[in-house]
Amino acid sequence: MNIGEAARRSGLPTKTIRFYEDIGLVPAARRDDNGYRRYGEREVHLLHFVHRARTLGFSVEQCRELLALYADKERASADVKALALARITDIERKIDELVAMKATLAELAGRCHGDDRPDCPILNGLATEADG
Amino acid sequence: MNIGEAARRSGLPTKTIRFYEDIGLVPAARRDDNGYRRYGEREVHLLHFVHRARTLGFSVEQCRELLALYADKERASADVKALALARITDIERKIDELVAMKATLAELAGRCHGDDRPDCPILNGLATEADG
DNA sequence: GCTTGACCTTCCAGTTTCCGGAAGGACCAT
DNA sequence: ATGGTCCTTCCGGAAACTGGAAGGTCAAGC
Repeated sequence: MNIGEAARRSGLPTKTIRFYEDIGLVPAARRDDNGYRRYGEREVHLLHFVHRARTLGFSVEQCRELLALYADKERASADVKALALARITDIERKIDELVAMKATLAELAGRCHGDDRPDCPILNGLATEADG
Repeated sequence: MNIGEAARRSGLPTKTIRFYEDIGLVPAARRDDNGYRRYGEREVHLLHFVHRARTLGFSVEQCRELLALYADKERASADVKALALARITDIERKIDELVAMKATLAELAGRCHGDDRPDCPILNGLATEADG
């Protein structure tokens, strides 16, 4: 199949597939006589794997590690689990940050009339309160 | 004061202050005879405002809007509130995404022995499960 | 046989928000 | 004069794509 079909099946845009090939995240596809990239089930499977890992917040470099582990038949699941747990920790930290941001914003918005008067606790809060 | 002191007081690195000046987010600082940027309380205040807004997740472009509203003595607080509420919605959406990512990852990790055997539900899950 | 349209190719540039570093001028203390 | 720290500008890169231009290919329809 061509890249368009591979894109549909893997969930990645064609642009992104070519990009991943460029940076060596996935191996370069074989080419047909006309120069078009040709994909089979194996390749689509790999692209899908990457798509899913990216969706779960693994960076491209982390995907590289995962693919290496995936390719290694003798790899220890402990390595993979460590990667996953580290990701979970990252995610938790981001969630905490967002929750704090939201709380501050909600507090400021709650003190704001939201009418057409110029007094605005949100702007005042942004202007004067301590960093968070 | 020079840019270093303004950086310390506003919480922004000097590089970032120059960058914000470059892109016109903050007005260009006046210069001393030696070419150094000179800052006063007003400028530091503005930089601090921007720092705080960025910390709360406003994009640079959104900061531009906030600064315009801040500068406008007759602005309606409703405009500011709308911006803040939109930001809160964005944040909530991001939190939801992260929570979903974390749940999937935790589920996969929970099924993984994490020992040195090659069978790894995380990799299997990445390879085969539906997009999320 | 020619057009149309959907594909595919490559390459270059832009996005966002800065950070690092080089080359060089300025200032302050000894 | 020397050293150290500040400041200046400009260039390049990071992350992970996305958009667009210029052009080749293929299948269908008239």
